[in-house]
Amino acid sequence: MNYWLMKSEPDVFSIDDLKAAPRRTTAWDGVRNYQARNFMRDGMKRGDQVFFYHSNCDVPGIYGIGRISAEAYPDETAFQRGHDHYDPKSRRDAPTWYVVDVTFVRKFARAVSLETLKQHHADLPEMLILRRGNRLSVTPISEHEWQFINALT
DNA sequence: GCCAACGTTGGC
DNA sequence: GCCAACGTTGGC
Repeated sequence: MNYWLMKSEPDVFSIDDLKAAPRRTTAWDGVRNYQARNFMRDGMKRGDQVFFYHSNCDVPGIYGIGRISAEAYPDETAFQRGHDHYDPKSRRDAPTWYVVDVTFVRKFARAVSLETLKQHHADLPEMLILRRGNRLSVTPISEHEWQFINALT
C-alpha cells in the first residue's frame, strides 16, 4: 500500500464535503498538472491512503484521511466544452487527464497545520509539501511520514 | 491583496 | 531549443 497527500481548497471542496458526498466518495477531478496526473494515473492503487490537505485557507494543513476507492479513469470534465476544467487536447480516444475516486475515512480531531509540519521539519526532511515553492497538488508520502504525522493527531 | 515560485506557451 | 511573457498556485 502507498500513501499520498492531495490538496484541495476547502472553499471549493473540503474534507467535510467529502464526508457529506454520496457514498462518501468523490471523483478527484480538475488535476491539470502532468506530474500530479502521473502520480494519480500510474501510482495510485485501490486501498492507498491519502492525507486530505486544505490549501489557500486560514489554516492550511492536513485535516483528515481518505482512501483510493477507484483507480484512474478519464476525467470527464476535460471533455466538457465550457467547463472550467475543459481541455480541448484531451480526447475520449486519447485522454490527457485522469481522476481517481477518493473515499472519506476520517477527519482529524485537530488538524495538523502546515505550521506544525514545519516545526517538525527535522523529522520530515523529505516531505515535498515543505519544500520551498512546491505547488504540486498530489504528492507521495513515505511510510515514515505517514506514521509520524498520524502520531501528531 | 501581494508576490515568489513554478509550469506552460509560443515566437524566433 | 531558447527564453520572455503569461497564468496559476498558495502561503502570508
